[in-house]
Amino acid sequence: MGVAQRMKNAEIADAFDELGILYELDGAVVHRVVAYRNAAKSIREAGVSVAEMAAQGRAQELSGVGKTIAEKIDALIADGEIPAARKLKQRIPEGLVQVTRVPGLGPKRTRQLHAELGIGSLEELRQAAEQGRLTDAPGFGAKAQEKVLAALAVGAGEAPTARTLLSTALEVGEELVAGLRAHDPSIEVELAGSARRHADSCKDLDIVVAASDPEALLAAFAVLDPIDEVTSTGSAGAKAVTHQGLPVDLRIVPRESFGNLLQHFTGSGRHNEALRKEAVRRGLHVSEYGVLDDANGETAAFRTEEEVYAALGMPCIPPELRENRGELEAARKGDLPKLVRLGDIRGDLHMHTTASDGRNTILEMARAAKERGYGYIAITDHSASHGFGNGVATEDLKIQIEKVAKANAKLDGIEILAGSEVNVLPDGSLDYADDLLDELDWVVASLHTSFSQTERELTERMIRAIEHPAVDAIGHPTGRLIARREPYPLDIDAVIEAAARTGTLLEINANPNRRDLDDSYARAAARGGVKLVVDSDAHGAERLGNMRFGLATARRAWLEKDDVANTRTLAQLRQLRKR
DNA sequence: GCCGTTTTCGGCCCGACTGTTTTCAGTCG
Repeated sequence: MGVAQRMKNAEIADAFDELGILYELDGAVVHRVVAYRNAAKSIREAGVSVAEMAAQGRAQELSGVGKTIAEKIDALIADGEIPAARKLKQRIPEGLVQVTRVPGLGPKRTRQLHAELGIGSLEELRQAAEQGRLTDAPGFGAKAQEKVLAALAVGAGEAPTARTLLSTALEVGEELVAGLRAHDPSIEVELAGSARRHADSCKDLDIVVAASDPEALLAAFAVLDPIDEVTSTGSAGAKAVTHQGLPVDLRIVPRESFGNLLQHFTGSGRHNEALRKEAVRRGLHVSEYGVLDDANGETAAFRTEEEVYAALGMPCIPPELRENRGELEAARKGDLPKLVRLGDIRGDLHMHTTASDGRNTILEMARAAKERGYGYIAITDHSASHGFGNGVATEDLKIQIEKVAKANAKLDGIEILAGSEVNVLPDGSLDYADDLLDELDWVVASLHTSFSQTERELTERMIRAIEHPAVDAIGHPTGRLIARREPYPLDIDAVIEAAARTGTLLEINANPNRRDLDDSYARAAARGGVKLVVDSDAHGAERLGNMRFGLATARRAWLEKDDVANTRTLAQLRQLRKR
């Protein structure tokens, strides 16, 4: 098993993003800069190891990577840096890269500040602004100086802005949409943006409305419960902030072009950019107002998204796929996946009860699952070594199995599997004996400790668990917590290969903080021949509903019903087990 | 620098907003 220490996609992507900015600061033509940025994005989102691709001479298969960038990837991996970047850094202070991240200061204005005032870092920018010297540079007035000071005061250029988890964003967004519908049932209103695409997290909420009386609508919007403050308002819409501090952008549009605006504000920016580029080649120009046809000079507006996409010669693309990851080509060819739906899910195979750190009993969980229409669940409390008395000790596992049997006897219409979420110990062994594991109907193996191991150690540890004959699935395989904790270092390609080879399922954990595997990895796993299982990991009956966030990730991963193990009947599922 | 059912060269998405401007460049999403 070859688990080499390889450069990660994110590290390679960062290097090209930086190189793009350096070229930009050096005054390169904008399209060259854009080319580096596109390549970085492509590298970052590749579901497989780009270092591995490069080693095989296949880097140019990535869109946006040609001969030159492929050579630079090779140099970066061999020497740890790109020669062109080293040369540029001799001319351009590295601190200038941070200056371009200050809102309002793009590359052109940053160059200006460097040339005119000798500013080469955020600190020098701060000093110049505080001393009132910024206005000495041409094109910089009092307002510009004020904005720079304000931006630096909130730490711009240093930390990325906070993002809101999809679960919170959807809860608020759906309440706002319902509130607007209640105000006037005749309007068309939809959530757009990253919330509609079911991304991991959202920077803000976009709401698109077609209404006959915009003023009345805006008045109703301003007094909806979640809204803390309306910060600006006009005939085209309003901007507001919720009590959680989540910005809301409300757009009002005539009904005739509702489809165009919804398409535009659903994004993603990348998807729209690619969509428009493709349209231009056919003499069509797409904007939020309509589709302009060079042939007759007329702009066609559409009431629905279906009509917008139809005008561009393709079927409507599900919002979850609109990330410019191949969906346009698939749509054109009629190859869009038939995405798995929440209603396809027949059971939930990872949840906790009061036997470990859950809040409800086996029966309570089972009844709640039955109400959701499931045919089966697995009770998977933590195993012996989970700690703090929050696990099922070895001597108690048989009692737990008996409890499941009793609950099964009391309940019709749903089958309860006796399972466990077994700890994978630092050496890759499991913390129940094999003969005990044999008595279980379902085994999820997860890592909960020793995340500081090296990539090699973690990968070998996980592969040992995957190869264990009793393990049905690997729980939350990368350990990430969205916006809070990076995934632990793992050779995901090696993990996928092992899972495919052994017939082990990989989980998409549906907890909205996790969504682990993420969409890129889950897509790579399915392509690698691995079946996924989408689990709520509920610690209380009301959390079974988290399944929707796992489905969101599954759909963003292009998964179809057959890719997801728990769309099967229990009998079919049992055939997927290793023994 | 990348890319191709009009192209291996000549293009490269679209519009709003802002501030500093006498008509627009730069930035943002």
